[in-house]
Amino acid sequence: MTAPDWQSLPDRLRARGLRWTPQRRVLVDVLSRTRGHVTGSQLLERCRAIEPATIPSTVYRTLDVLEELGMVRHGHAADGREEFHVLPEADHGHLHCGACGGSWDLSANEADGLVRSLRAGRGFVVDLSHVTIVGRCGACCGEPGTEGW
Amino acid sequence: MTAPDWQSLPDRLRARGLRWTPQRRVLVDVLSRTRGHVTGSQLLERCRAIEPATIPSTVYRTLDVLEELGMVRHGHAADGREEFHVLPEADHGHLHCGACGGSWDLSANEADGLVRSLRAGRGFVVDLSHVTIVGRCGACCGEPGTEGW
DNA sequence: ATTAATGCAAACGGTTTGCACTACT
DNA sequence: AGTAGTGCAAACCGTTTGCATTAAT
Repeated sequence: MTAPDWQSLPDRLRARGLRWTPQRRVLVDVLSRTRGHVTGSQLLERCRAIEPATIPSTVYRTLDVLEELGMVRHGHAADGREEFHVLPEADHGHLHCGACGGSWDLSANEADGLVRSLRAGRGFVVDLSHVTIVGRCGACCGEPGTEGW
Repeated sequence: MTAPDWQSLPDRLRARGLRWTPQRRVLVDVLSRTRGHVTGSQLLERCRAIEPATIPSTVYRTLDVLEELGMVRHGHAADGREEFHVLPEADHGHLHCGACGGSWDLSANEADGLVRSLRAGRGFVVDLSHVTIVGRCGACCGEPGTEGW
């Protein structure tokens, strides 16, 4: 798990008969400065900050390609939007506070017990990067106004 | 945790100044025969099976009301769609196999370790009904064709 | 010269909105 | 009569598609 090799990406694309384009450069530019997770539309936004002419379909199609190359992986955030993880950060899930909307990483370490017991008990292999645990963070647990849980 | 009290629902609505309508009857009809989780569009579909004239907005608006009354709770499925849980089934999360698309319940029991350690370590209170763990089920773990994980 | 990739526009699916109308209380 | 709820249609958001055009190889 070393840092993603963005430098060699153009060559790896060409090695597969794929192409290195200005549009892909912009997205890779954004991704290479991204830690952790982002949604597709956030990426689109950030690409547009650099190149306002960026088109959604191009971004999404390029993300597909990058996922095939193993540069990113996608999952689903708590609100259901596509969420891309820039690899290869340590495999982790997410905690999402339904009260304040905050989000935190869930380390493989913390999830280890669950991961093990599901594997042992059911043969189910957890893909931690797709895991989002929703609940209430410590700060929000005492808060009034959302008791209806 | 007894069975949801659908019988008294009309009265409970009226007690709040809300109303009991034929459209709501259809949805409640569907819900009362539903175990576990369904997506909004599945509910819409099932309502239309009974009453083809069912309108989406009515279903979604009624689901909001029912959630306020505590009859259902919503979360997000692995693919990001709204997922409604008919209460008060035992609080549980879901396992979703990314290979075969299968889905299984994750009991509070099985998640207990994680729930405890998050509470202890971070003060984070898990809302299990919002939890979907994605991965690969035992049957799919040996299967070829999706090694790229 | 090939053919991958783009831009555009339109469609998608699930959900939400505004508003005039209906019907429960 | 009052107002919650409905039906309709249109908008929404993020994402995906088809297709003619452009441009990397």
